[in-house]
Amino acid sequence: MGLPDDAAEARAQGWRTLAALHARIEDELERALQKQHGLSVSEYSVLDVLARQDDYHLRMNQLSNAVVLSQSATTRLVNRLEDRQLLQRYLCPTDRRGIYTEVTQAGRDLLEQAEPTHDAVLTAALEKAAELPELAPLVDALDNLPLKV
Amino acid sequence: MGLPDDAAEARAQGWRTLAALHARIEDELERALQKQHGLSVSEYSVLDVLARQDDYHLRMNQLSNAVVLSQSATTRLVNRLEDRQLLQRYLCPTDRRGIYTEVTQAGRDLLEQAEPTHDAVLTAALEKAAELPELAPLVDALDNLPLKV
DNA sequence: GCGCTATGATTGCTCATGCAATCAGTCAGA
DNA sequence: TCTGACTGATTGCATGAGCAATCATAGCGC
Repeated sequence: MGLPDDAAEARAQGWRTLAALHARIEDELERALQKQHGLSVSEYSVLDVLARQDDYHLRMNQLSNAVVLSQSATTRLVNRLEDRQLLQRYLCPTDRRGIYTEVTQAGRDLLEQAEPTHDAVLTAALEKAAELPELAPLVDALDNLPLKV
Repeated sequence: MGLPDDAAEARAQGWRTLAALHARIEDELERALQKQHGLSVSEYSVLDVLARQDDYHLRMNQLSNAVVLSQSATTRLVNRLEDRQLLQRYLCPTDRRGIYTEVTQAGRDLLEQAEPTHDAVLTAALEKAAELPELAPLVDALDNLPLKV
């Protein structure tokens, strides 16, 4: 139980742990993906999110929500990927304000190449984090997260 | 158990959950702290980390490690805070390559003002996240994280 | 059908970040 | 004491991000 302040401090500490773990993992992913596949973490996320859609496409709007970026950042991110022909844009036929983005075959190929790197780095980063006493509990919790069906 | 691929997918999903929760919380913290106290999340973190040191100071090096930023980013971050007189730099007396940063009274005051905002936004963000089925399990796990003594 | 408001995406601008190069100070070895 | 390798911090440069303004299309109310 404890005082209200304890609850606040507990939340703050949980957040610091979360933030620290996140930053460390993202840092390593960023370096590895950049170096080995020329992808940033955001770029990887976009390709990954799109590839996991049933029909490989999404609106800009949904995309920026999925990767938690601003609309403008999403526009430019999609620009970069489109320039590299990893995805395509096309107008939504029923609402011409909307624009769909769709991974291309090249995008899926690159993603397939990058996945092993992503997983390896993620695994290594989690193992390293598990050795730090302040991060270990969260790593554990992450391992035991119930899976989506 | 399952195949190795399942393990990889589980880790990836855990990471996506972590990243999504982190991004959402950080987003809200950033806006609120910026608007109400003129602080970015990084800036708040620096003040917070320093204030939680026994003697309120840390080397640049340790600081960049604590907030997970590059050295150069840390230099500039400290510059900004020093310009606002929220912290001070001073040479390490025993090794003049090293530079200590120390929160000033003004920094501690500002931090004290910002803390309630920080906690309120954090609490709200966690509650909101707990309503999303894909984030709820992690929020739960965070609540049950063992506390540092 | 005609405006008016709302929604979706893009652009201009500014700024924080990372990498690589650099500068300053330390320390070991000749 | 001097030299060279090393560590700690800062600067030059390029880039990705957010905010606010803008443009294009939809769709409602008259």
